[in-house]
Amino acid sequence: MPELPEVEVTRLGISPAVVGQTISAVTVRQPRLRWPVSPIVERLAGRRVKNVTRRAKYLIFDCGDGDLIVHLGMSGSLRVVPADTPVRKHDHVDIRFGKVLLRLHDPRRFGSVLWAPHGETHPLLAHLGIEPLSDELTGTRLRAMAVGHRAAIKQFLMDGRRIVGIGNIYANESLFLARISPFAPAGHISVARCERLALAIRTTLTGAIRAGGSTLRDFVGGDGKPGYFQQTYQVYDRTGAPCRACGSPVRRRVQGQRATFYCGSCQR
DNA sequence: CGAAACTCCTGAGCGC
DNA sequence: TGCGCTCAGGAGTTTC
Repeated sequence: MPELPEVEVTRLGISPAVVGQTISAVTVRQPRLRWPVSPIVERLAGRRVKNVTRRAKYLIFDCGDGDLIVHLGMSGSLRVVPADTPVRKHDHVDIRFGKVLLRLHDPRRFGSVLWAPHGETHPLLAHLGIEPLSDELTGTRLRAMAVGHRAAIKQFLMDGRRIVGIGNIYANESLFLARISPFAPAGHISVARCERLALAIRTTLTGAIRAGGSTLRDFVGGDGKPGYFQQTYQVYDRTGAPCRACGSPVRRRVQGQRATFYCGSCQR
């Protein structure tokens, strides 16, 4: 499930329970995730987590002499649970802090648990694009990045080498909010429309994070699934349903192996 | 260089 | 109830 808002809500949810705490044990039940779990991770006991930050969809735990880096992939979730919580299928990694532990659950195993020594940037994080919620994302910047690119704007938005954190759901939602066709060649979009798109991305992502804020306590405590949040989408997964703006049916098309949802009359 | 296809993995939902 | 098929929120790698 995790797109940037879910990752950010996870960060906010688990931070109070782990920041300032010392790792007492680590259990790796399944090291074969998207990338092999770094062997160092099993030897992290004794380190104190100084901070938890986020870069793109990576969660970064500052352990002093290095960073523990966690990506949730398509199906991953991180929760803080009592240390005696029974292990379920797909509970691959536990980072224990005394009486509680941070547990990674990931059925599809597209997530990853990595390590980067202090001062070094992990290769996977070395070529990431700009953060969509930073002030780097502006219409002019977007326009400058898109010039010369013939690829469809939706696929361009999902390319993490330009802008990070925009997954399939929010690419669809942002383009709807900006009233821009997902099929428009990225390089042909005017500055004015890029301005609208930059604003739409910011609005969509911050709105989703705010919606997730109400479920923060779901990340600490019980042994259920993280609540994430039930959002009402404008177009995502609404094939055939009436566009919330004009009433014409939402359409679905496959674009670059991913489903694209859009309103053919609102988005041009 | 850019763009598109391919790949990893499990589970849910659907038609029969 | 079971089987086979399709699809799913990511993103690095390969191929053209």
